[in-house]
Amino acid sequence: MTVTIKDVAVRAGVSPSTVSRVISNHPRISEKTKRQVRLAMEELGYHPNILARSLVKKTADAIGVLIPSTTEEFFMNPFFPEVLRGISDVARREGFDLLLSTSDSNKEDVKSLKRMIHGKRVDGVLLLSSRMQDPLLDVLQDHPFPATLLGRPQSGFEIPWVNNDNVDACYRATRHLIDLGHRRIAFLCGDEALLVTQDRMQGYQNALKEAGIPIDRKWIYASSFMEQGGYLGMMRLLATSERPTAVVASDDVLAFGAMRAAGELGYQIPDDIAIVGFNNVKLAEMSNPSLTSMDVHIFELGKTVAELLIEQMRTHKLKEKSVLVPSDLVIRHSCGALNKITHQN
Amino acid sequence: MTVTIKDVAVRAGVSPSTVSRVISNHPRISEKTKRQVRLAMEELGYHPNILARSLVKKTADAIGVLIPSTTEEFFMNPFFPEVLRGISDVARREGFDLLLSTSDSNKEDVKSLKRMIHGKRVDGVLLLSSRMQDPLLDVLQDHPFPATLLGRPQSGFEIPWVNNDNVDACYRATRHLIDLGHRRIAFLCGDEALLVTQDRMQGYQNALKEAGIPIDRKWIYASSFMEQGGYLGMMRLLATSERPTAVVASDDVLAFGAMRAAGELGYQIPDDIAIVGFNNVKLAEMSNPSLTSMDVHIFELGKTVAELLIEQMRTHKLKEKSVLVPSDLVIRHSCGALNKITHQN
DNA sequence: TTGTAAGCGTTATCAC
DNA sequence: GTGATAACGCTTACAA
Repeated sequence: MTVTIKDVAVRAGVSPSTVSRVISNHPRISEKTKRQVRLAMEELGYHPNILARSLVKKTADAIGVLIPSTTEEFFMNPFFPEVLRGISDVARREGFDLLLSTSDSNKEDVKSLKRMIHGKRVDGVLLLSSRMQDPLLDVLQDHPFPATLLGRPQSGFEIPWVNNDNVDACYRATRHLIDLGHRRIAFLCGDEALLVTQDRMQGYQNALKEAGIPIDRKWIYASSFMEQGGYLGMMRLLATSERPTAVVASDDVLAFGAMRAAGELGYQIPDDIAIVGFNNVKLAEMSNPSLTSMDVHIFELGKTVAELLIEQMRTHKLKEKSVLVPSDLVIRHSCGALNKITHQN
Repeated sequence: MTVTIKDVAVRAGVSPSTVSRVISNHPRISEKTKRQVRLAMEELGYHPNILARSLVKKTADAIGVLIPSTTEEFFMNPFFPEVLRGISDVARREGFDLLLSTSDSNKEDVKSLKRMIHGKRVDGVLLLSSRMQDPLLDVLQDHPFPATLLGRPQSGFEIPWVNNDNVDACYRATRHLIDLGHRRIAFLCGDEALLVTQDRMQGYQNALKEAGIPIDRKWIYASSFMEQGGYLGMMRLLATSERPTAVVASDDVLAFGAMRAAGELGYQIPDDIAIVGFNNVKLAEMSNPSLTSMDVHIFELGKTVAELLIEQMRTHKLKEKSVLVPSDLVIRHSCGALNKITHQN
């Protein structure tokens, strides 16, 4: 049925090992046999069984991508396809397949990871988010295996990572609003257990402190990274007796939700309320008004995290060479900074 | 190093085959040995090598997802994450991993597919788009292998598929504009070699014909499924001496580009020009004005195409049970239909 | 330069 | 119920 290396060997009149050598471009092999074998492969329509090869070589030529257990939320955020594009770009270039693993719960998450690691189906794994007490990191601590984290590990965990300096980035985002004269600045964020949320909140608070603005917990609203979360958060913020004049959203999707809520209640952006988002997804530029957003360079994050993993897999050294991808604020119309100058975009 | 079934066997004082039986829940095995073996597995931290298992069982418990060769374009369209979410949902539920395969060119495409099929790394493949003279279908014709197509195969190819009735859907979208009184209706679409493009164009033309409106090639603009394509297309359409009063965009992303172009040139939507889009991506509801769009039920498309594949893999029958997913027009503000009644979002 | 044979970690077929 | 033993399709010493 399936044509194996033996069939090719018979047809070419050589031994299986010779065929194997031709496939792997072994140096000491005569041109003549090479031709014969290649011809036989062609005629028989031979294709190597990667499974069998992997079994003996102990490499799978694939890397596992662990989607966070909040799969739905993650898939629906424009962040996902963009980071995946970066990952798949280098994976393809370097000859690796991508094994996607989604999960429903945190427990399933751990199972997935264990299966990937021990099942020998991948040579390394990419973790696409990190939270406090992340059980995935515990697993990797127990069973050393090439892995790279998109985000920041909790202190105490040794794993190469790629991240933005989220504290500083959110400091700058908040600072932008302060510089524009705002003092009542709210903060919309996702799951507080996520380190990215904690870091950005820290940056937000740092900026307030520096400006001598007291931090008011009433003005911090945490939900999930979904448009709905931003919408509800904004509704609540606008209902407070002393409503904020500006909002830092730790994700563009939250910002869009917030804009929708503000719009429905008749508030003008940026005149009544200014908004700055995070990630600078494609849509930020197209929304109305266009959204000022911190560009974290998603595509590059994806590329870099994949590159780091592959390097780690190849050298087999846990080179502690983690990468901080720079971020920069893209100023558009949602904060009013541009209005004073010109009306573009 | 890695703990194998043999190690477990030694530890539990049984033979490897017994361990294997415990793993696969063989019926005739004593409770006592089961416990012993399970204990040994636990103590040793054993995890089965899936590769080895797959090699002998000839199933990989994974399905391959072939991203079209226009990878970048595909990734950037909100269609992608949503269809992938549907696919991964059922894959996870049914216990399959997802092997993603991207490619740069059509030739690489074919290579990828062949590698997937012959490499025995997946039990079936999902093709996420279909074009005229699709070489991928040729490959599948030559080497029968479980596969399902998202879209419509060219006639003559036997492959289960999941699709919308795109001719009818686009007929209805166009008809909506005609019913609103429009006669000068343009059509923005992606790559004309894609069958989805051809079908939707056919529907557009059918509606015009039925209404006695001549078809004018000047008003059909084909580019790629990117915002930029819609933008440029709209620019061109608006520059024609007799500009259209309405546009059918065969993809929401094109519609967004078109809206941006119209906005920049000072045209009001829907007053100066009405726009109807396709796919009803999340963003359609949030854009300004909100976009009237044909909901093709992306998530369900993904679910269904995966379910069909899995069924095919299990029964090993190429049951010619393809599925047509219904589509329905979601009327919002970009065509002016709602304005006559009320102003909701 | 090429062939022989052992082995990768499983499962399946036969025995007992 | 459980244990040998032979595959699965490939790579890789070691020989020749």
